[in-house]
Amino acid sequence: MPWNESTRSPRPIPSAYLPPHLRHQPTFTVTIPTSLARSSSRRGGGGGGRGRGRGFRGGRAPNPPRSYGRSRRNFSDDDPNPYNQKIMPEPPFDISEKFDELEVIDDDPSGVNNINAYDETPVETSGFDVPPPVTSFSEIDFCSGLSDNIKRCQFVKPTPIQRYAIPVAMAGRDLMACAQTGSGKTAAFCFPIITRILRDHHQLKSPTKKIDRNGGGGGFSLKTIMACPLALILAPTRELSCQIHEEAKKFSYKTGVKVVVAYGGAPIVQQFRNLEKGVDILVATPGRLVDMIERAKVSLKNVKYLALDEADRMLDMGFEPQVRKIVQQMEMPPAGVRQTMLFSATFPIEIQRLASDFLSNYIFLAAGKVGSSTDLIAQRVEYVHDADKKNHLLNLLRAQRANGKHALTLVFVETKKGADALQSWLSMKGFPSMAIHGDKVQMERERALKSFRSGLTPILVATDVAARGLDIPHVAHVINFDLPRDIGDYVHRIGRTGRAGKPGLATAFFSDKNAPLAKALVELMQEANQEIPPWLNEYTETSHAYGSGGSRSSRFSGVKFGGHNYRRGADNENYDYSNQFEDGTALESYPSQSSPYSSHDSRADFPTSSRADSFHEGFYGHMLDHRTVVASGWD
DNA sequence: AAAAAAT
Repeated sequence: MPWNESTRSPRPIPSAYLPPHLRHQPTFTVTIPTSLARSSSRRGGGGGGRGRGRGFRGGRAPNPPRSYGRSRRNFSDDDPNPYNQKIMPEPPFDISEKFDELEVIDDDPSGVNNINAYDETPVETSGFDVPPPVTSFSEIDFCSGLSDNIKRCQFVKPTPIQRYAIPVAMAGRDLMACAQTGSGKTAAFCFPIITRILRDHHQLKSPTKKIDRNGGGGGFSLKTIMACPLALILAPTRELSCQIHEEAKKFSYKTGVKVVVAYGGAPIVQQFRNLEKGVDILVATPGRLVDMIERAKVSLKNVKYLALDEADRMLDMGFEPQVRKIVQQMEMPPAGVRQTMLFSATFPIEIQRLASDFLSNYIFLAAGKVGSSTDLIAQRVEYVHDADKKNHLLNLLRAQRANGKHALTLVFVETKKGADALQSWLSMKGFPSMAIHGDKVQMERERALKSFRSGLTPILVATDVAARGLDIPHVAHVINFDLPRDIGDYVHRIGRTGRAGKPGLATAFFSDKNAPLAKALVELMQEANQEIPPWLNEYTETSHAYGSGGSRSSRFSGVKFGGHNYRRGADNENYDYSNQFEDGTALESYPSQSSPYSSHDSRADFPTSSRADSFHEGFYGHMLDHRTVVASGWD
């Protein structure tokens, strides 16, 4: 084997695991060397951005080729820092990735240097027999391939949500997890899924199965290739599903676990082809998935692991019927048989109740204050009349530019039309920008995102399509040109900055019509120890607590994010209160080891805030808990 | 009252 094994312990190859594309071949119980599996499959992959991707690698001293006699760059063991140098792993299986080209230079992709920013984050747990958290990745029995990938991705230390959620998920337990934006939720559900697929399903035959549509009686029949993934990850936007797919591929690199993505707005035929090559983990948006299931190209009957990212969005009014259909009416094994994991930064109480339909004996985790922002994000609110917003924005951008900042700035507006209008106006005024919203065709959406990420057009004007989940490195400033009506949307929007332990800035333009949001905004900012402009307080008297004129929560107005599992305040028999404080809360705090802000950080001059003095005082849920019982009232 | 998600 050309692989350099000399400097590390032998790499155990998952013994009987067959990569999906080899599973239907007549083989004995053979150990397939991963390298062999790789080289045969790579040939089939589509072209994608390989050529251009290589351009990013130019400056790097070439290693002696040690991989399979090919010139193509692969990870090698002596490469200390592959991701850091923007060398994408050669995707081991299908290579169709437009997003490969999108990678930009990031000197600290996983926030290694600032990861201690999370040390003080308290984590609340509830449920039966909660598996104890870990303090390092090495305590977890990942398969070696995944462990290597974690190192390659430079994850040195688990974030609080990862410390708790990974052991829970590894134990096979259902999970509802709340954690602040940018704190590593994707890895928290991907690592256990990949590990358990390798560990528990390596005997499994083929995920692509020939279905006898004539009833299996033998003889000639029409056969359809149907993909039967072991794991399903659902996300609310196409771009987010792409991003999760990219992440999951990095994590499953060379493990033989195949990850495929399916979303609308792109040719379905290509996605079918990807599925036919075999799929263990399917990442999808709901609409396209339902379409594929109805065309009998995908079956969920083998799904053992289900993850909903941005789970509260997936269960809100717009999405809930579709998601319910997928989870409850389409061959998906029932709760208790499959493992279900829900993740979000915000989790309104009523959505928690809906979600519990999908869960069985689940564990609730809350890292930090549920529904709050991280205090790594400095929040500013400025009073601006609607008519003045454009000029105000222009002044702000000019000041930023004069300051020598080339920081990426994400501008949120209310409407799709508004996004286009503002974008063209900004471009006219000399600020290169692009717009992204749901009326653009997928190509345009992706082009806008790519151009923004690369810094080519450092201003992106967006609707809420970009509010959730997207991990765009170096977004230094989020501007709420129009504030959303729902405070949760605000939390997700500003969460596009201040990610992975890095600081960020969020500016909101507050006008009279935002009065209903004032109270919720003030409370949120107080939680995050932000300075509240005095004039804003005057709006809170007329505005509703946790205000959102929001449709989905109107029946429950007065109750927003559950800092705790809603079960606590509810009539929940079989509930285990042992090992918890008398108020039902199990807490753990982490002493700070060092300041997350280094003096040489280019953004250290951004306004920052101090942390909550006391978890008990600061925890959003403590206040909510009482109201939960009173106000939600179970209809 | 708006946005997202299938064609």
